[in-house]
Amino acid sequence: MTTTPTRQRGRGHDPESVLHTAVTVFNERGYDGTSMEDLARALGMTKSAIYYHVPGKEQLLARALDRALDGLFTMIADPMATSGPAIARLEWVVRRSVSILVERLPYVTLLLRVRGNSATEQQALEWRRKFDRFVSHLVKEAAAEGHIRPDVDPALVTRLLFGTVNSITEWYQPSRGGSADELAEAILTIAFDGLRTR
Amino acid sequence: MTTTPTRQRGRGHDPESVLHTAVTVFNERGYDGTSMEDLARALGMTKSAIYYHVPGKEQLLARALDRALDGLFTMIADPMATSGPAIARLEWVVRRSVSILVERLPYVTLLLRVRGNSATEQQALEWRRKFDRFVSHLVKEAAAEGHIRPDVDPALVTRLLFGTVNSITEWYQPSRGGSADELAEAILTIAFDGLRTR
DNA sequence: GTGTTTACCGAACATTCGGTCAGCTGACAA
DNA sequence: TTGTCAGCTGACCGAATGTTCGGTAAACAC
Repeated sequence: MTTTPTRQRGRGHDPESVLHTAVTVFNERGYDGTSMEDLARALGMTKSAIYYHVPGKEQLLARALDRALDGLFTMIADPMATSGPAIARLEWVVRRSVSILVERLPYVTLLLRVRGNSATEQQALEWRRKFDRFVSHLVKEAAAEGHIRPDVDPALVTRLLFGTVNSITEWYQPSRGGSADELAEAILTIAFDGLRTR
Repeated sequence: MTTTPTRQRGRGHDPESVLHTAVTVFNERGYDGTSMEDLARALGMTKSAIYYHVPGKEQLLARALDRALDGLFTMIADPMATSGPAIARLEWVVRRSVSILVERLPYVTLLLRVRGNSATEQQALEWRRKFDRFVSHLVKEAAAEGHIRPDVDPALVTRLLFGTVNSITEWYQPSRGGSADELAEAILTIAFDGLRTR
């Protein structure tokens, strides 16, 4: 029996830490705007050393996108998203979406910026469309059940609602600003009850 | 006197049409993800022909960003944005922002995706921050004047409100979907009065 | 001590990048 | 008919790209 092979005594670089740093840099400069040299510099190692830990640039992207999509699809498989009044399910999905977005911020940020330039990106876009369809259906149900104002197209509501949620990635920093729960609360308050004092 | 030199009898390529196509492709593949070869293919000309009409790739970006920023800053110089009750000014700015976003969709889309990878991009980001500060101030005034609910931080309101507006670039297509006015109306309805039936 | 594995480096790879340049072409003016 | 010139082509440049490879120092196994 060998000693537990979980963690070697190397310099502290492993596939996980490479991915973490890579995603950070991808979000700063954009995936296409990031060279393997940029990554190497950020990691404090040479370009070639990256390939010891990870198969290549596109695999880094694929793994990152998987992490974001996994969070979202695990969520919408939850009974809280699939049973009960649509308006309650919608509220829950928004709340959880904000949580996931905050917990996995860099991964979800990357996902939301994908343009479809490679097979990897196109697959991610396909999953995103699947998620959008789920939410869109939810909003339509809530409208049909009479819990959402009937004078705005449900498809438009979906886009604006999740446009708002997703815009969090544009500015949120875990250090400052409120918790995910506070954020979700603010979004639900504004979206459902409105900004205006009355 | 020569004949009006406005339009030559060439193949119909001029700096304007090159810019227009370039911005379209930039938005499809991302600026960094677009090569001059890609542009040439989309334009139906060779790479080198592009350089007859336009100084280079970064200039194309700079001109596009200028077009977006020009629209936004012309707007916030308008008296409608600078005098009267803050809540009315805010409503007007949102309405006009949606209009500009729709009218100059590809240019604004490009602006919203800039990450700061070059001096050109950094300048654009600096202008964007200036615009954000203007809007942020407006929201704070509206809150101080008691027209916006006091239980959500004005800075957060600004980000979410314009996150919603900006998210239009993610899905809007001039062909289908409503007009800019209808869009603005929907956003203001949701943001100020809320989605919930009551 | 000997052999093996881990984690890395430096050089080189083919390819693609944005950009340049001499020269061609066809429409038009004189 | 000749000259001009806008508009373009194709060959090419040096630099940068993602990736591979031969080698190697240190840590570990026995």
